[in-house]
Amino acid sequence: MTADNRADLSPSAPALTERQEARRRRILDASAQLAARGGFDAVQMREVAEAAGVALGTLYRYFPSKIHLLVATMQDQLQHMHTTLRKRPPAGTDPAERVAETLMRAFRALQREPQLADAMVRALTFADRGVSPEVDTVSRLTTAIILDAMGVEHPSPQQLSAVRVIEHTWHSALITWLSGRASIAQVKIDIETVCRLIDLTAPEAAPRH
Amino acid sequence: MTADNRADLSPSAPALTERQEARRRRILDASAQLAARGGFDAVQMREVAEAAGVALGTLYRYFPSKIHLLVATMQDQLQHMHTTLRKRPPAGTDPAERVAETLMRAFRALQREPQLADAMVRALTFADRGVSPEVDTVSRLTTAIILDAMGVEHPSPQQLSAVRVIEHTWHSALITWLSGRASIAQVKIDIETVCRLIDLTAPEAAPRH
DNA sequence: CGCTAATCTAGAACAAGTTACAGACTTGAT
DNA sequence: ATCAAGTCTGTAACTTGTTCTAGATTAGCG
Repeated sequence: MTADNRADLSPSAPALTERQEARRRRILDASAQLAARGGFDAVQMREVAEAAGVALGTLYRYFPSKIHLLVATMQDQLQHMHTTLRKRPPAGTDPAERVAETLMRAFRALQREPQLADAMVRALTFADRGVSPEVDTVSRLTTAIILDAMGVEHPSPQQLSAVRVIEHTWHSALITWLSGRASIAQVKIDIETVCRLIDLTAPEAAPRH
Repeated sequence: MTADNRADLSPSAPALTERQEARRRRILDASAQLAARGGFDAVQMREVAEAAGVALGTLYRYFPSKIHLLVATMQDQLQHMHTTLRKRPPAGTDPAERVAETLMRAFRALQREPQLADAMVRALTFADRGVSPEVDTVSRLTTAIILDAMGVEHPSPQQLSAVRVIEHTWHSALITWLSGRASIAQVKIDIETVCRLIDLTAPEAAPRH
């Protein structure tokens, strides 16, 4: 729909060689695999290094901290998801419906690997200033997914605020579910509730009904 | 308004002696002080223990992890805030307005000690299942504050969902501000945006205007 | 090819959260 | 007052994220 956003995720990266690209991939895969097994705590830097067949120092050269590594893992997974979602766009007629459907679909995908989700989301919210650029990339990806579902090309400031609020709710609801403090049903309700904001901020839309 | 919620925060606690109460207080104060200075990283268990005049093992007996300690610190601070807010309730006529005002007031309070806020919020979102009861207590306190601002005694399920979404937004917006990825103005806008959900879920209210 | 700079490896070392333990001190009941 | 049980202290050890270093390997270039 809009431009392809695969190539320019890290325009500052100084062009890796093939072997380096392969190392990076092995590291990300090892990270995801360990995370899927035992969550945040199971992603131990020494183990990631060993599983990826790479020295500890090298791991740290590629990802300067465990948080960086997990946020990058999340980037990677989100990319998959975005691609998948684009293949089968949501069916609803209402933007709010479509966004809710998209998010619940993403949610069900995460449910399949709850430990991986746990590791990624915990890393994301724990990240401090030093990881801001990477976290921002994840945020932009999420925004892109939501705007895609809304079917909006040039969102108004109000719409952007609504999207941010939806993202906030998405992350936070995910956390409460992952830590066992909310049921899936509750997450669904909350997502649907927040998505009502979209109707409220549609620039041209008539009031509901 | 409703019942006093000072006494029954931890009904499971086996009644501490006076000296133990004092120890607990010294620990919480030390924690808040160190956090205010240098944020999450500056709250080092050995330092907290020393500042509180308590052995490391004792600190761990009172708070079984750094996360527990910081979540308890947040409980403590929230309690203060709730008391303070009750003294001067928000002035707006609209529930949504009042909630937004209340949250922005809380936000400005946190701004005064951004490092402390950082430590507490990071701990809160990083907490895993093992800390659920404590995190839940914080959540109930926050809910109470918001319901107070709304002026609602017996909220409907829709209202409770809206309150949850507001809480989600509150936490997550706080995090993005603390990690420098959003401005105060943006936080304000997002809070105001999400508060519009309140009008949407008022059970008796006429549609807006 | 042969050189130089960058990268990678293996492993030690350090930092802070957490656990373990032996001995001193408190508390509560008799 | 005394005893038993529980608590607190001081300290060492263990774990895992992170840093550091010396030597091997690789990549790019003349």
